Amino acid sequence: MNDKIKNMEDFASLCGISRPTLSKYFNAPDSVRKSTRFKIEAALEKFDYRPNIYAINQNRRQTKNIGLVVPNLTDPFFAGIARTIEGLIIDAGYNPLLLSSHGGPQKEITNLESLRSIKPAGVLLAPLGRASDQRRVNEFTREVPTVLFDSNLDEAGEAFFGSDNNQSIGLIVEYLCRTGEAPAFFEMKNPINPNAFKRRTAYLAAMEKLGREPELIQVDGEGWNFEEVGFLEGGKVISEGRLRTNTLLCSNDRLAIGVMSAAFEAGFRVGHADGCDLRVAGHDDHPFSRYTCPSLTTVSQDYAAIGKCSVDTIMKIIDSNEKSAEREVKLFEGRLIMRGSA
Amino acid sequence: MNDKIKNMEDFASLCGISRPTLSKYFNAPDSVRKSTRFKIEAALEKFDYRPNIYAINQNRRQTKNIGLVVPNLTDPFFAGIARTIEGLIIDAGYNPLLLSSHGGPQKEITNLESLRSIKPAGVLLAPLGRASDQRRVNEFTREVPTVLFDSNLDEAGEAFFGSDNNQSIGLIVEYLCRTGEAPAFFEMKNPINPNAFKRRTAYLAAMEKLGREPELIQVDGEGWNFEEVGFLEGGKVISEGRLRTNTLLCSNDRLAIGVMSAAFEAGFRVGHADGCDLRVAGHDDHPFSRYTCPSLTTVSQDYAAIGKCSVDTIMKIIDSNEKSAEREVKLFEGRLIMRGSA
DNA sequence: TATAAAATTTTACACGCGTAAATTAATTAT
DNA sequence: ATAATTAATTTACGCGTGTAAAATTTTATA
Repeated sequence: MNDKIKNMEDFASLCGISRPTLSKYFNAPDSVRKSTRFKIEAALEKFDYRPNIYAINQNRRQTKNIGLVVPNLTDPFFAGIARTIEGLIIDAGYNPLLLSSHGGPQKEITNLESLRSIKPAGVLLAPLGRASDQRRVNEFTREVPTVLFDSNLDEAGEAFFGSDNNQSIGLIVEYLCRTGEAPAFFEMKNPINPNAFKRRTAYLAAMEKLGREPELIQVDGEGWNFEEVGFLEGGKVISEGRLRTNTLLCSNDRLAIGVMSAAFEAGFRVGHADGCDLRVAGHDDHPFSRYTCPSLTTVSQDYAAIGKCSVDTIMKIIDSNEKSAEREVKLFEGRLIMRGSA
Repeated sequence: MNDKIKNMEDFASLCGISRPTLSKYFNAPDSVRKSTRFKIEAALEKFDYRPNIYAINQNRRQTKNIGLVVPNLTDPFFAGIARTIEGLIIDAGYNPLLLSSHGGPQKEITNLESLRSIKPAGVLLAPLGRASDQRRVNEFTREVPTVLFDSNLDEAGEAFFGSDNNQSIGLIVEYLCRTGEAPAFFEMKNPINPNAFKRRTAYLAAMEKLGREPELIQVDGEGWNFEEVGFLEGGKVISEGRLRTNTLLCSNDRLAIGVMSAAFEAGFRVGHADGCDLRVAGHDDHPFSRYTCPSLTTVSQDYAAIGKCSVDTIMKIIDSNEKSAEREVKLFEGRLIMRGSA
């Protein structure tokens, strides 16, 4: 009792069985005879032993690790997705390793590098998108089974699951046109966030389909401080009287939050009610969008489905132990969230 | 060139040196002769080899891993701290492992368990606080060098660094009293977030010091959806006319955001300007607080300092390889952020 | 230049586990 | 009850590295 258990050997003799049997137990408790299982579990109650994870992983053909890389964890949207997916990975009996690229392609590559040394069974990657170092990401996905989500990257990984920006942007453009003036599209000139370009294109297509004249408001600004960009540049647009419509569709909710803040400070009343000066809509249904003043009309992404699909797929690939013949791509529909701002 | 390098042995012969020398190089490039270092680095350019991390960690006396556990990563406040600290850990030459307790004590313990099997050199823990399973957290800190931050836990860990809630709450209470009606304190009856009780106490003390009658507004609500709690319960307080003052100090910014949203929908004008009905202030300076309508007056925590101090301390403990004689506690002052809401 | 001292490299062993093959025990069929 | 079959366990070996101690090389000193 008082001599310390240093390894599986020690613990095996305490159990009265051989070490390999114990090893089997830890990898699959049901694979040993019931009687020996009881012996082991009785000993586990009495003594404090846990297998050395490094020795385990050194010898296993495959680790039980799944990498999970998101573009930016300080963005509550990605924090939410990450949390959902983490849970699914654990449920599947694997060990999630969460990494944030902090908005930078260099960090994204660093993350993949450190994942590689961890020899994960698979990786779920939400890439930065346009900003990504495509060549090196591609290189990685050729060596490690990877499923992309949120943002697609040309032919990288075994599969991609994300939102149907055409559908979702179409949805909200149609809604805005139907209930008031046609929206101008507010975005960053050089957007760093993943789906920005797709949404721009989707906006143009949706407007054309409805026979409306599209108007892009493309503002300066760098980085991931979208609220700040929306606030500063949106403020300029408003104060300089550059608005030719009373309706603004922002490329994402965080920009919209900034724009609304600027509008408020400029004395504009945002909303669709009587006496309002400006309608503002966003995209993503960020966790805080419900609580802006007024609450933000937006489109929610079905990231429960995106997450589940991504995890299921990486598990299938891991189990089958072979690259799938063709790259699966599935887009999920967004849902219109009508609230006070538009 | 075409035969694969399977281990350090293989790579050593390619370099023309012995394996242990190579091992020395990887652990400290400067500890080998310059000429052999060049040999190694030339070979590294030519061939693709990286040491097996599991074999490394199995044999090292100590890993280079540092655990970093925060209460809830979907809260942008903690996401921000985590990011800062992650950077500091990397700068110190260690490998951060970020885990979120998702607001639950069970998950917090699970996180510590899985950290233990990773044998980290040290752990930085922002505990859930009152909700934590104190006994088991204590047990963990006795086995693994741990520094607590953000929220203190009775005698757990080698040190604690956090905010001086007395000072920060005192600051904003004084400000609010000086510029208008004395604030009531809006909080959850059974708050789950770490510093809630300290802030309540600090509010009472500050009011007493100023000779004002304190008023606690303690609302129902569970979990971490603070905005929702603020919105729903704040809405009730407002609509039922339970407000006896026009100034509300919320226990944290996220509650304040919810309250402001409710006030807006009830037709109240929030702010300190003429014609406003309600002043609302928060605490923490959440990333989004600048962009509420109106922008939120609050107190910012000096988490750059808290993070740096925490990392420095855990490094000192790791280097000295001994438990410090006495538990260090340091509180950092908050800074008043005056904005539009109060 | 010879020699002592220091720095570097090599030898030899250990770390704690997975796993294929061989053995033994349990189960089923005859 | 015994043989055939199957399931469980054990034997034997390997995984890729760290590290103390021994051997060697380099540098410093005389």
